[in-house]
Amino acid sequence: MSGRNVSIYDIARIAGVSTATVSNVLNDKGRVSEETRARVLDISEREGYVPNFAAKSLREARTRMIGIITPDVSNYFYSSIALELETFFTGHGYTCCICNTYNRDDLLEGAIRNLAQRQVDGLLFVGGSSRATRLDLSDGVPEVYIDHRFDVSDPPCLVVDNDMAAMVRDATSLLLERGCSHVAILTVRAMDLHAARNGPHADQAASVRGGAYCVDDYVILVGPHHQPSLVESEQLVGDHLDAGNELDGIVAIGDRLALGALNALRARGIKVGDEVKIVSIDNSLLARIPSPTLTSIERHVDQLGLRGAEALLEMLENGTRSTGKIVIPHEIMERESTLGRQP
Amino acid sequence: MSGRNVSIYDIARIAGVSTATVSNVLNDKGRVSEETRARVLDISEREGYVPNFAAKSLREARTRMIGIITPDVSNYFYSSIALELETFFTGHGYTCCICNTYNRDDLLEGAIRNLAQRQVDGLLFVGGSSRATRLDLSDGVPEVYIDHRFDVSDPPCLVVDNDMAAMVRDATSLLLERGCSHVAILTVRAMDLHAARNGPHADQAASVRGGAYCVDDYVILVGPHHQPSLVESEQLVGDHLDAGNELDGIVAIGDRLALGALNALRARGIKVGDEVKIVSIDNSLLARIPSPTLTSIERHVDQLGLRGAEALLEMLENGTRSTGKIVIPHEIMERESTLGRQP
DNA sequence: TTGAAAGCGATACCAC
DNA sequence: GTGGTATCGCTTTCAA
Repeated sequence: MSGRNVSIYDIARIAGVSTATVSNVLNDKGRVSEETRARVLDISEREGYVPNFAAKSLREARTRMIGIITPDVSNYFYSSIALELETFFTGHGYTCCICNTYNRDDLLEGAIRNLAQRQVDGLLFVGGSSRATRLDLSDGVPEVYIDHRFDVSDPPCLVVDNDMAAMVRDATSLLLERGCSHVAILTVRAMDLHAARNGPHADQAASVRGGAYCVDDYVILVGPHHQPSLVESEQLVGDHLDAGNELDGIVAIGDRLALGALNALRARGIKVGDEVKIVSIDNSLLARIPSPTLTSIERHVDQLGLRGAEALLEMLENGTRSTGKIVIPHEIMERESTLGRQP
Repeated sequence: MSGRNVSIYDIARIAGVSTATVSNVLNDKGRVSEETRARVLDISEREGYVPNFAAKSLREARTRMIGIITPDVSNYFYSSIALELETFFTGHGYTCCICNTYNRDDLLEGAIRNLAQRQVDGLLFVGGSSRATRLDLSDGVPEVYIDHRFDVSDPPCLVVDNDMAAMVRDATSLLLERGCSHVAILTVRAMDLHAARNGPHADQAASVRGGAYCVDDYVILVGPHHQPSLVESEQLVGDHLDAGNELDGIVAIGDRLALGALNALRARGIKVGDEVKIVSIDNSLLARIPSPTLTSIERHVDQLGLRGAEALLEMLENGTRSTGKIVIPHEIMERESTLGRQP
């Protein structure tokens, strides 16, 4: 077909009608006689007519595009959410643009600016973090934040997330129940600190020594503030152990981090599940692969995606901009890393 | 800022110049006096002017958008390539739209149609498969296929891939060297069959029995033709074993498949690395996690992405449409699953 | 039921 | 250097 270049105008000329009529036929609008309707449909089919979205968008002042902004699509957790989002929005006539920020503020802002210029109808943030002062950047565009950290507790926008503090608390509780007394919390995302600090010992002052934040018995290991990597995590935990710190329980905020910890422990001949227990967060595919398998907290990725998508769609359809927090429940999946090795 | 709604026309009015001049300033074109240039720049900054891409696209007949079509972004292999692609194209002023097909032909065609309507400048296929007859769908739009299977050996388009037949051959050879004599090839993607058949025994007729294709000593297990899942693969291999077939080596086309096989073997008390050896393809993060760790073939995701992106960009810039095949070299990373367990 | 024409926002040609 | 204006493809009001 000669798909390109044939416009509504060509169809109109060939069919001997006006562009208005063609437009009406193509959009099932207005009253058109069955006869002309059939003729127009037939001709546009034959000519391989392809509607031009740029023109439509320009005219309608909306693009039916959604921007998805994430630190790194190759992160399994984020891409699972992205898949949910894309599937949902495609089903509703929207197309999704994707941008990776590598957790860099400049790339984040660039992405927002770019998508704003492209007049996306809505913005979806998946993972990553923002200072609240950044929020006015995407002025006017409806947006939803999924698994995104802010430096304030009540950002003026719509947030969909699990209750991070509760997850850390539940993970810690499980470790205590299983007999641990020296628990480290492992994260590479600076703003998870807020959540961790609001965890079991929020009321106690935190003292800092080196890269490790000490909250009572709990130690928070904080890595470089970007993509959680297995290697980085292994290093972090290895250093902590080699420094002679006591440690019998780890809460890892992310399965990748947990795997790094696992490697560090195994490399030092420490029996994971017995001498040191691990609870991870994410419950991705990764948690079921190592030996011992990892106890991990299921965050219900499908719900994170779906609820976020629904919320955004509602804003788009009603022209509203809601704020608030949608909390997705979590669930501990206990496996060998807290139960000890199966016989 | 009042970013939305302020157009080049408003800027022109406020600055007391014509839209032509504003356009020239904003695009560094034509001759404009330093004075007006500064004034225009200043005003558009102050007014929070945001260029409208829809209008620009309509006028310029190109969108600077690229469509990425993949079976499933949540697949680590695909999303790693997607990340490369997005990073590259963002660096060149393009924005990427992403569509998932779930390996369904209807969704694939829908995605192509949709992206064509959106007038994307180029199309990138990552993974999945097509019948050659489908190719004329995206008429005129430059496209590049990465890790994509066709039902013909020389499709009239540009393909970037590893040499699948060689990878299967090398994997098989390694297994033979390590003493295996009953090798199964494990795939869920129907069209990998073509590649596998062109592997070590291409010259021998294949006989079919059940879901297992027998090529000499080699057995090809073929699953449902969609997203390779761990569970599916476990089932497939389990059934094969339970049927009493001899088996001491597995070539899995994808790390997920290998992990499924690993589970099936472990569940039956078979020592992987000793009694049965496994070579996998992908060398993703997943290969380094289980115990035994998996010998896997590195496909160089970064190269697959980069070479594909470069090829497409070249087509876009030169207005050409090349065809042919870019082969990315592969590399075996040997680990415990073929060496036996480390002491 | 149909058509003429305005206009969305930006670019670019051609005068001045 | 700068400005007037046609144009990209489509939607939509208003008349006929």
